[in-house]
Amino acid sequence: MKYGPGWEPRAVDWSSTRGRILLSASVLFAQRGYFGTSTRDIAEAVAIRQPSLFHHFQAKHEIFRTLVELDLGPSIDRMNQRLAEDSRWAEKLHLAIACDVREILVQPFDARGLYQDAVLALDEFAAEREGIALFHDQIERVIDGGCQAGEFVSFESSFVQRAMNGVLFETLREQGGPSSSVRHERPLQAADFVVRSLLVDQASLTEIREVTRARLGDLEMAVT
Amino acid sequence: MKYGPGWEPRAVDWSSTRGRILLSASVLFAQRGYFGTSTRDIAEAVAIRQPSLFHHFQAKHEIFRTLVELDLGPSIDRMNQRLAEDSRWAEKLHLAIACDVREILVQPFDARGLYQDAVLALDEFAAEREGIALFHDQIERVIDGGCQAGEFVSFESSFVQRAMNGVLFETLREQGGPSSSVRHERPLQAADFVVRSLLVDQASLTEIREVTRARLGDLEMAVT
DNA sequence: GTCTATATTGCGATAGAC
DNA sequence: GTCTATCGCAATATAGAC
Repeated sequence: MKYGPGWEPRAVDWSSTRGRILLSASVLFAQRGYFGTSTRDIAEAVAIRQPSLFHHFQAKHEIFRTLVELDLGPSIDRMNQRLAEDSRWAEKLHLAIACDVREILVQPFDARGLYQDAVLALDEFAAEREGIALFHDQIERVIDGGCQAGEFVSFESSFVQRAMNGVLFETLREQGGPSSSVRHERPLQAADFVVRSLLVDQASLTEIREVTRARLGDLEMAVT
Repeated sequence: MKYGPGWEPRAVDWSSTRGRILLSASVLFAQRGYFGTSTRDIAEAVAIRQPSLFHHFQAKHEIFRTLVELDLGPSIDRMNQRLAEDSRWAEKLHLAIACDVREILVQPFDARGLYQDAVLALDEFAAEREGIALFHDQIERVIDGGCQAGEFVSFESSFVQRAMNGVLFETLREQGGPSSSVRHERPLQAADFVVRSLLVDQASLTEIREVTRARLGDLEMAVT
């Protein structure tokens, strides 16, 4: 099963033709959507002819699929790490949100055009729909866990999963693509907004935020 | 200016051919998106031939535009009412969210395909982009007001506007169209989630919810 | 690995009969 | 108000030379 434990998308050389196709396509998908972007548009942005695209990707949808894998795969991986850790549920959730938002802000491609129901509904994206469902299940596990442990007030977990998804998604939509001015506070702001709404003991938020802040720094070191 | 004070979309007879075009198109836009839906698809769903559509709407984009007007216009109107009322900021916000969510759940057409950046970016939807911006300004005014009055903790208002939008939008995405099983708790849940995150004095949430519950009932009477 | 040329399909919209 | 017929165009993808 794709997007299962330990699965990782293969690394991309962003300066290669393949990498530049992915970058340009991601920007166009974000601006005009999957259906609004033609293979001619992508080819023009990469400064090659349209049929040359098909040497690097078997079809237009393979470009899109690759971008979803690059964005979703690491996100699922990170959440698995949070679930395996020995920490409070609120910490897990807070850190997971902050990590996801930061990843969105620093990754080289533009993920804003990737999570469109109308596109993902196509037959060829069945695996990606599964991956997204898996990610949502992970979130629900954290929310249910926190609820049963008495850390969170009792909202319906499927509702909270969606609400959190909305906050993540809108944070994604906000910024004008990865190259734009990065809002450094956004990861913590987004995490605060969701967790504050859930916490029974709101006073503990400051402490949880400091844990996240420290660990965000650590995780950054680990990558470099 | 369109979407200005007092503006209202003209009433629709949902059993007329024009109304059935709007209903069918809204469902298809929600399932496959604006670009993924052809005028032939819409015509087939209404059981007329494709060129007959153009007797009722000058172009495909006029169908889409009409749907956005029907959804957005009343929403802006309601928010103007909230802003004009003598009530606490938290009450305004709580009631506004609850009203919007309920409206989504009861209106006959499917609004899930309407707020796609890639579609609204088209030249022909400039007025609709303005209307959406106006709605967002209204929300920011409530958040800033509540912040300055000391009712809300100090989140950046542009961030909160987006977060709230995300919650609204995801609540919209959740339900399988207006005809599906309505979740009666959703309006209050969504309002609670956002307002709880903002409130300085969380204990007042129960009271605010009761005010909203009562007024939701009143407003329902007023419509019938 | 990139190119030119082209096959094939589906799109939005119009013309004009009934 | 709906129909049949059709125009003009842009889409994805393939074939085959270089």
